[in-house]
Amino acid sequence: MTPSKSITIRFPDGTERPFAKDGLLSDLLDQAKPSWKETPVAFKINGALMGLGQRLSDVPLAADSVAVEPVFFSSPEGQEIYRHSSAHIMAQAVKELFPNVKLAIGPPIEDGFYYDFDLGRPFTPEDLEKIEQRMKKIAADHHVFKRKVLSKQDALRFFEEQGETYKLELIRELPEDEIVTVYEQGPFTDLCRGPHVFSTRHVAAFKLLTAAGAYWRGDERNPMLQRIYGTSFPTQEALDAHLKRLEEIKRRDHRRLGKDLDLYNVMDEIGPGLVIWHPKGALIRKLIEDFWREQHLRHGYDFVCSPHIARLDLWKRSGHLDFYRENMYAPMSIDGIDYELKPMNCPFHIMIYKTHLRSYRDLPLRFAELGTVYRYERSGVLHGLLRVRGFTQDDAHLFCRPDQIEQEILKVLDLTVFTLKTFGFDDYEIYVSTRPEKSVGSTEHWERATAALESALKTKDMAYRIDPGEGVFYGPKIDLKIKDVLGRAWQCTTVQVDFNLPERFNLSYIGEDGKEHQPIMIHRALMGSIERFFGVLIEHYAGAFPLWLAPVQVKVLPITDQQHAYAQDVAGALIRAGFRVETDLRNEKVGLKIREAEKAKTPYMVVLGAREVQGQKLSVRKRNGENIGELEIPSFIERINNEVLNKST
RNA sequence: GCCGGCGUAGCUCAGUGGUAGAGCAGCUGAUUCGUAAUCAGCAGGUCGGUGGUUCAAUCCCACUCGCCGGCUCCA
Repeated sequence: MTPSKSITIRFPDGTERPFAKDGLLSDLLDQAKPSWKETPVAFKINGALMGLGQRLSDVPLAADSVAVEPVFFSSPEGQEIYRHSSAHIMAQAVKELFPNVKLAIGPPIEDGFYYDFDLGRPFTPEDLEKIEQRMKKIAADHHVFKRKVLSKQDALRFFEEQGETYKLELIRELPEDEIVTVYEQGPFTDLCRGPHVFSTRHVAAFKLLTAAGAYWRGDERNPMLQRIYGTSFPTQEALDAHLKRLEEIKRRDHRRLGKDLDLYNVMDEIGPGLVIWHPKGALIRKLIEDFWREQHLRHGYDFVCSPHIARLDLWKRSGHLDFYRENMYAPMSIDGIDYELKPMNCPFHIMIYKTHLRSYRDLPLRFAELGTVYRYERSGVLHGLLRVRGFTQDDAHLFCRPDQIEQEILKVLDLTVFTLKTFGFDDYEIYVSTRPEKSVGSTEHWERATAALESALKTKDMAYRIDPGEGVFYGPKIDLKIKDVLGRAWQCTTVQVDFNLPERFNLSYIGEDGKEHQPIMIHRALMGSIERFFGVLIEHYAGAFPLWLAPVQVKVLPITDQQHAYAQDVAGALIRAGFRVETDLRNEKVGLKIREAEKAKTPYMVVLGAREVQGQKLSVRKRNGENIGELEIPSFIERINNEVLNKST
């Protein structure tokens, strides 16, 4: 090998070796194999992601050495490549089984992949079975993913011949001089930027999960395609573990737990998206609300209350009628005047602000309300407690001077973090949503408001992403999406800076200079809505609420009716100490009583038999099966008192 | 709203063109029992709703309501 044709490659661990400049990256597998625990799905060459089927010389090689980094499935990039290749295998299988199908797009997603097809009819479960079988065959056939570079014209011609109209649409949108890459695996070729794993055989374990309709390019004016979701892993064990996790998610579904634990219900007879809270759910809600009220009193908020309906004119003035109408219910006429059910609380709080002449010394004013609002949600989007039509926001509107905005946002962020932490959430994603198409106000106002939000997040060192065009019609917002124990994200907290409603309602305060100035409003909800927050909370705890939130904290279980009197004494002592206690006096075996207390996820069970009566003690068992042993009543009370005060999770 | 699936007892689910079953829960009785199910008996449903086909519909068809999985949209 002459020096001009060879180059030194450097691996991240510092080892170096010569390699042919035009060598296939797949050859690296053999050369370095012993030091890798798993097979790389791709390589990074001087930082550029490359498939194993590519040559080293596909990237410009200026120096006489080059950095080569293996990309494994265990990395996010590796998973994307792996799932993307899986999607191609599925597309090949579908194309072979249904030759008339047209291909749309097939990207990797978190935990898997999908591919959209235009088949003219939906896929049946039997279809999915057949497709999966065919995929197994394709994987076993060991087709190498071959990358090919085409001119735009050649690519258009190729997919024209294939009748792939969706691919043509994608290619046509590329710039004229752009090169187009396709990947070929055996008889199947797909438009694709790549990279891919080396061969179909690398995709070892996969499963097709569901088929569902999806609009072409996500636009409901476009035709509906048929989407198949699937997932894949390098080993059957990893796939099985993932499927098990899906089962776990199902087990923790708040709709199932809500029923099992008798917390709430949504019934036909009442209407979709309208929640009734059963006694146990309502009790937890009360505890959440008590905590919320206490914190807001401590943090300088004033509580206000407002009605559920208001004159149409109010909503006209606020802009809701122009910009929010599709989420509002039809007006009702009362004594010849139109009224609207409220979708938001802000106009009411604004009207409270306007009842006095305000001084700069009064600001900031913080009006808080657990305000129940009603929004029309399209029938297909309703989902348990997480998406409903009537819900209660833990809402507040802060009226402040321009020089107070940032300070107020910082305080809101602090209170948010504290609140979420109290409920066991310490992992969230933060987004700043900017001006949407349908919105009110000047560009300047929007820019100032957005800058204030970003600046506060930077001060707090909270990492965030921009969500373009996702703001509310009157202002930009910070959204916190809570990540639950399973890593799923739910949008709850929202903080919105608003220059526009104060203007529309002509709000003012008298400044130091004796002149009128316009206050700025901050709309904020920390938990978002009690319904959604509760839904997330149920799943987060899998229904096993911490002691301070558990609807029944202690269950007293006498073994025979010989202990009933003592059981009632014990229960009385616990109730007097402020605990929520139930006593199970049924003529049943203690095993059954324990089983039912376990199923209800009661934190503490107190078993009372002859021994306990004799020693005037309690046998304490936790719901995780842990046996605390015998305690005196006062020491048990002390123990659970501390647990409640600490709000231990 | 759109695409598909589903709707049988309070809950979880079987089932059939000839007007329905199981387990759990409920009720009654027996059992007095030590850390996740004691036994027996009883009762419980116009098979989501409306219309159609048929001698006959819970089953087939149409419409409708709701739920589930996605799409789109949001706290």
